[in-house]
Amino acid sequence: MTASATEARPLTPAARRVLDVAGQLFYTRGINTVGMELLAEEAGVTKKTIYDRFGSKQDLVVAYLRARDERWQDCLDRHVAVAGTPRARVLATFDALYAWMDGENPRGCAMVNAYAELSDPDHPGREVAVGQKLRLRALLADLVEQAGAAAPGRLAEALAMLHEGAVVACSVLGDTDATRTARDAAETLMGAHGIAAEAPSQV
Amino acid sequence: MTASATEARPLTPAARRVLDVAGQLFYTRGINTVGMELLAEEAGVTKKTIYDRFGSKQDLVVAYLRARDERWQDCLDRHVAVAGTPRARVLATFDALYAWMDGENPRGCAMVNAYAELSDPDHPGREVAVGQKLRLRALLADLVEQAGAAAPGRLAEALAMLHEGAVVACSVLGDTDATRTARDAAETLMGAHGIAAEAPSQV
DNA sequence: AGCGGCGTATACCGGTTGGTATAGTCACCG
DNA sequence: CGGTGACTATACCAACCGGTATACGCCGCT
Repeated sequence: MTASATEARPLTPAARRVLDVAGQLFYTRGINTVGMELLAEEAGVTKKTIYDRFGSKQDLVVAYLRARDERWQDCLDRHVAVAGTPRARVLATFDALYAWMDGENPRGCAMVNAYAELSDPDHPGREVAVGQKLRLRALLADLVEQAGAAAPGRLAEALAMLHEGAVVACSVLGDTDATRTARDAAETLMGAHGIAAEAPSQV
Repeated sequence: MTASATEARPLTPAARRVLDVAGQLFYTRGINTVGMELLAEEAGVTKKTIYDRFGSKQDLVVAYLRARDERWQDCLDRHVAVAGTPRARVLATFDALYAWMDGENPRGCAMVNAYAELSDPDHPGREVAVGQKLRLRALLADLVEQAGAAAPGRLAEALAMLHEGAVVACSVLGDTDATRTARDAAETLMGAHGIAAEAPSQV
């Protein structure tokens, strides 16, 4: 038995190293172009160890995506938590994105990239990617509903698109203002949906 | 000499077949996972022929991206041309996207995917991708400026992000309404920038 | 004292990668 | 008639791929 996918046991030191290296190499060079041999070498570990801990490359890829997703989620939660009103929380998701892009995300969304690289529709890594997208949408829909939006689903979807677009603009085009632009647009969209800046007592 | 990158001579029948097959396989299965052997077999052609016509895999990838970019541009031009006002033309770009997604783009933006797969920063395919993104932004900026937007650059950038986000939503999440949602959001954004539906005589 | 989990080292497997070499066929064209 | 461009067929190359096998060392736990 080679460590089932869904358990979260503490990870051995060598496994940690492998996962860290995978997090860097898979992201920066692409999943398909990074071989297990290189991974092992870079982590100071033998291939045997990798296969003992993770089972297969496919499973390691899933672990990599899960770990990255978790880090992004932490970043998101941290920024959303400090904001007060639902409206401010929505805008905080763009601040989280800004922080995320500035350092951890120079090569675009890892989930979208993985989706592109893993052409097999049955690859378990795919549902990690769609899970992340759905979670953001659910969060946004929840927030704008709290803020009193008329059609929370549609607005949340549009806001999520701004997120996605900002990532592409920032990584592919190097537009460092992208998240700012997206945030401004989000403010505009919310305003048009009846979510105003201040003075909520405007019945 | 193996056919320089920028010339556009008619393409031999075999080369056409290769480029068509590459257009399908590279997009649906990913660039790195499709080998020249498979490509040759599928096109009913020898590897020798491919290398005689295209020089290298890298060059073939560039040709593939160029051809796809051109097809999208045609789709875009077609939809924009029939629209009247600048505002309608902006919205027409989303109609173009809808038509494009419905049939030619089930696996997301080929340019973004290629950007993810080609990790080498010097790969010539990359500038094809950024070129496409810049061209859309230039078009949008031009249109919203004609429509009298206050800050054409920022608005165009936000609209482009909606494009990008719609593609991801549609391909990864299977949201068939994505382009519609993006179009509606675009209308809202333009409205907030002083580009109204009708009655332009509103000095 | 002993055992099992963790790790190293090395070698190997069949298959595939991008790319090249050699030899030959066919059709068109001056 | 001869030449040339387009193409096929086959074989080959070194390098790398994911994955497995064998054998051994270390350390903490009971």
